[in-house]
Amino acid sequence: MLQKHHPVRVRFAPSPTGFVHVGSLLTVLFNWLLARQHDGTFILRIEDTDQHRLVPGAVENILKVLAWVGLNPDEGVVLDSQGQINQIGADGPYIQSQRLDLYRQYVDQLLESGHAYHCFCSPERLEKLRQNQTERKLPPMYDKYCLSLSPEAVAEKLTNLRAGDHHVIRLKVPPDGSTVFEDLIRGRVETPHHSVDDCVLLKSDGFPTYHLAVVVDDHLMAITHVIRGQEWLASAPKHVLLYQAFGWTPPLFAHLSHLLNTDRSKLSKRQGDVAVEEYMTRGYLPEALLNFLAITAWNEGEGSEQEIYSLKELVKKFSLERVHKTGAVFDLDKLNWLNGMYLRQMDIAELTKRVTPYLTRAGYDTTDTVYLKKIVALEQERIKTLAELPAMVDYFFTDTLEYQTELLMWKKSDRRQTKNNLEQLVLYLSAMASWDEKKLEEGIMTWIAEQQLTNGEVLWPMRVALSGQDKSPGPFAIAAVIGKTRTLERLRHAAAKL
RNA sequence: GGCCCCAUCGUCUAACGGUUAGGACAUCAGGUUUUCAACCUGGUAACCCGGGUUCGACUCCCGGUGGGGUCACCA
Repeated sequence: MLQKHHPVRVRFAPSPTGFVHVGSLLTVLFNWLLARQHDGTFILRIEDTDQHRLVPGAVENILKVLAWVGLNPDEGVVLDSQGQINQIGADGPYIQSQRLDLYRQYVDQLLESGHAYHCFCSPERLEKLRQNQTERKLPPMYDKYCLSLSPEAVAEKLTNLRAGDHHVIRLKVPPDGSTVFEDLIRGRVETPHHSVDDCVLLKSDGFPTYHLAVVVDDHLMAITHVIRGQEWLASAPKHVLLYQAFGWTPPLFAHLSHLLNTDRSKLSKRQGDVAVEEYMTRGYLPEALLNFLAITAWNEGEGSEQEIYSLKELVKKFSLERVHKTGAVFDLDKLNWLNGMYLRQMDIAELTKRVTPYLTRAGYDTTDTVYLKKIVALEQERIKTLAELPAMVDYFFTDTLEYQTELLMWKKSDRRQTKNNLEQLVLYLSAMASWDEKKLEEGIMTWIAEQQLTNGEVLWPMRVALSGQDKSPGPFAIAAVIGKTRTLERLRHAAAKL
């Protein structure tokens, strides 16, 4: 209906108050998907109307996170080629603190049309009112005291207004009836007016509240779909009322359920990582994170059992109607599994590129990319995140391996026999002409058979001698990567320990 | 407390009146194997409760219970 006549325009409108919550990332994803699948526009708008909560650098951080996941805005606040914050688009500015005059103008319109009114109540009176209501088990709401002020009284108070006086503009909610809107995810939502507060639209400091700013901006920016968290569901009627008061057509709404902690409360910092930045540093792949968020909040339906989706596929298959109404527990186990799947499917060159910063940070020399690729190939199937790799590959970068001598002995192997086997193995390998994994395996396996030994009593000590670890890739692979000289050195060193 | 939203294995979910209630993660057992990982095979495990409607309800309706959200000059 709406989208047939208007190009789809969606937005992500965060407050610059710190990190980016994974729930916000879910919101970004669904907005972005809708824009892409309708060839629409994804806008980033900054909602900084609360001057007390601003965090320096938060906008840059948001943009950085969006760039990391590859869901960059088409319009609004963007990063330019120099990495500087910039604004593009015809409906700017896209930062609310730069639109103050605009809000003022629309509030006046509301005042004139009788949909809003002046309020001079002090915080003390409001506080007392709330206390009283709470004690009587009533919902804490404004009692419309200032609505009954005569026009003369209002005019008088306005002219005598002094700095520091309390003066706000409130929404005049009709006393009777109810407001209805159709949510794309939840269906029809009806709210009786007696439970809708005459909320503040314009604050004493001249800044708008969220409710005013979001409606004015979404309308002026021609937003067609408002996809946001469920925390806004309860105030959506206020927004619809405002659209009606202005005589505007409301956008389509879709309220997303929250991601949950294991105890089913709203996902919080206490119980795990909620910042997207955390997942970045902990070595999750953005494609895995997005895939994970998509399948926990949405399902393709029609009997599909697919779980791995590329962004491209999601663009094709996503639909708001199939977004779940129920809040979903953030299942870290499943994210780990998915991340592992992506890691294992990735080609070695790409994986090496992605993991290099983690190795560099851990202090390893990463200049030899050919060597790096070989190491990465060996560990690819046993890492769950990029960040765990550095701790697993130490033996590729040092020649002084620290391990307990006992570790060299396989099960109930005899110490002397193990020593002897290693010494014989050194002799055998010294004579080997070519040195690659396949040749090593063939050669050593036949040698073991010829010596009438078992695989375990040779391969276990060999692997430990090469890696110094109780778990690692196989001995042939390690030997191939570290080369003949170092292999023989390590085997001799191990034999000498015994 | 008012209002709104929600309800299938431990977790994420499929089902759209008739199925042995399917899949995935996790878990358990086995296989493969020098270890770990990966991989393969198999198992345990769910329709919140009570009324209706219907020949027949996980599916539709009502009530209850439970969970979540919201009720600021925060967003």
